[in-house]
Amino acid sequence: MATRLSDVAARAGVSVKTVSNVINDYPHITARTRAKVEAAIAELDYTPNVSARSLRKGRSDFIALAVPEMASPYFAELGAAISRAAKKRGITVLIDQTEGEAAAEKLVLDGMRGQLIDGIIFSPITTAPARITSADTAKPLVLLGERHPGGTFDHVAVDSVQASFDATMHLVSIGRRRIAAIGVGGGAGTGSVRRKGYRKALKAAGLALDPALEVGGPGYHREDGAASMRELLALPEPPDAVFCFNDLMAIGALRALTDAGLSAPKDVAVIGFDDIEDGRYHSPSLTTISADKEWLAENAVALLLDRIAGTGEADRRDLTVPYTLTIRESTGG
Amino acid sequence: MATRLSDVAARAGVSVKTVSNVINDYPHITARTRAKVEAAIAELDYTPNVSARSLRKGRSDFIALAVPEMASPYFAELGAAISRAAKKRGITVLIDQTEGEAAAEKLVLDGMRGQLIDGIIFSPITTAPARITSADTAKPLVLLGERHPGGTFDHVAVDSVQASFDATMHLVSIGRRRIAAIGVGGGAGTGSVRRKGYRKALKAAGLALDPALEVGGPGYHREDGAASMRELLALPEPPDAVFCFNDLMAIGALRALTDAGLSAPKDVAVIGFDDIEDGRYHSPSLTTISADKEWLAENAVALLLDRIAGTGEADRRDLTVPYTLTIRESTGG
DNA sequence: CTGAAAGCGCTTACAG
DNA sequence: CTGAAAGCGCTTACAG
Repeated sequence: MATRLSDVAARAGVSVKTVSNVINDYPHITARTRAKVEAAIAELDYTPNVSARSLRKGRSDFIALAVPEMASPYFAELGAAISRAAKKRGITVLIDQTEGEAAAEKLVLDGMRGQLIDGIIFSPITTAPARITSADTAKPLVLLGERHPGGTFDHVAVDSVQASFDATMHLVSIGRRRIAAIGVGGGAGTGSVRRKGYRKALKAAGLALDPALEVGGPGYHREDGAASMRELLALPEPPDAVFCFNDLMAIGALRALTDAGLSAPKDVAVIGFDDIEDGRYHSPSLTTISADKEWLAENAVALLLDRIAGTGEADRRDLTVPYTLTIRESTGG
Repeated sequence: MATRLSDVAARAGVSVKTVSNVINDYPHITARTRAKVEAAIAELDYTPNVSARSLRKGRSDFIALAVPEMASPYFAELGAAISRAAKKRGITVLIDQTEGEAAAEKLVLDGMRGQLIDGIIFSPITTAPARITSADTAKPLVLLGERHPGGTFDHVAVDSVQASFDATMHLVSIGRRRIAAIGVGGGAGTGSVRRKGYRKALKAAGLALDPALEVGGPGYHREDGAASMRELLALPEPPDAVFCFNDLMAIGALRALTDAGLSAPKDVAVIGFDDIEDGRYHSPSLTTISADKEWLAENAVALLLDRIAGTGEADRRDLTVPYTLTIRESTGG
């Protein structure tokens, strides 16, 4: 515990500079010296003090991931993927739950954690991405989620309009004509972007828009999906298909359907968005838009580290996450 | 960013000591001085450098939570609760995914993270809790999960034997006579402890033990539960009820049942353990053992902080998490 | 290649 | 109450 660099140096019979060189993998060290130092490190069970290193270097090799809630399956899976991607590069991820609170998101932007972290991967809910400018933060930042024109930050996101178009067209392709959307009032622009793709598809299919079929939001949880589905079923003319803007709401919608004595896809076909693990196990299993979370994690981390190292391109970068439409039982796959 | 304590002091016209006193809420500061300092802090948008503070004080107000995988719903929900509990006390939680790897768990015990963290809440999978001794770690540590006699650390856990007894007796109480257990080979002792409660209940109910009905492990995921259920259904004499040692396996088991054209609770009643959010939304909804995660989180954090502050009791403490049996559709509730 | 020394930004005895 | 100074454990010019 109290082992210091100088202890290692004394033990190995070299200067602290040499030990530091070995630890940081600098050149110009003979194999013999290196071996001697490494032996001393092992004998003393030495680990560098990251506070001291970070204070001196101005770099900690910590990055933060700020998400609305880590218990939400999508964010939990994403967090796990980002942690793994960072670990491969020697970086530790600190997960910050904003709980969608504006104050907590503001803290993130202010470069929270007292300058400990080197940069932030941020999935905003309350703060509109378009309103985030570089003036708000002192640290490199990569935004996740819907892309907004005019933003000033690097961005990694699915093409939500296109994906929503595809999801809706899938419902059209299986013969549905009265297609609802759940989650249109969702936070941080998700609802409006996905609705755009939904409406585009209806138009392309020659179907009329019906405001009564656009429901839900701002909540994006299971109970919100269930409530929205109940609302739709109470309509004089209920839908024969529903596009839920995330899987969590779709799972709630499936449950509401069951509770009403109906089933998917027979009475109402249901499609979600995110491809969370649990969707595969529900009965019926959930058709969904499956964005590549590993790809997203790898690229978000790489982009942020480029910025931190100062090796990123000068321009803002926008990366588009690949996705596929995964057809399962809830739409009759 | 480059604002330092001394800048604030200069701005406020006081010494750095006084600014430090204000920030750390020390006594003997006039309201006037405090106001002056706080104004300077606000004007300069100053945030203390945690690396410097941590280096000097030997305390960072960071704790680590080491879990097998943060994407697993139980650990995600637990992590969220622990983060919240810690935040209330001004503590930041760093989540570490060990992925059940012995090497990663070893790192945790070695007091990973270069002395940044003040203590660890550890949910081991690979390392047998009984084998963890204080000699292995330099930091205060609180263990989660099954309690083992002879351990040397503070512990917070459900009484798994009793809870498993209750779960099994519930199946008996609804008239089931051929009751299987899934997950008996589970890691870190969970499987054997829960099997103990299961067997005790069968005995109390006057039912014979059948080794063919004790399956599963070491995997505790949805697919493992599904595979175990298929195995049980292939038996010459399949069970009429199954106690799954966690909800994730129970969800897989439900799915396997559906795939076989059977249903719960009619053909096979199913009960889980953990009460993860998703279990409420499956069809049928899942009967389960519901441990109080908020209670667990609050107490684990409080216990750890007591140790860190040196105010904990001298003896090792064992806290038992309250739980309830939550009856839902999968056992005919 | 190595050594001696400064300094990152705090906190904390120590004097006043 | 305040000020001047040391020191936490590193890294990094600077001389050799």
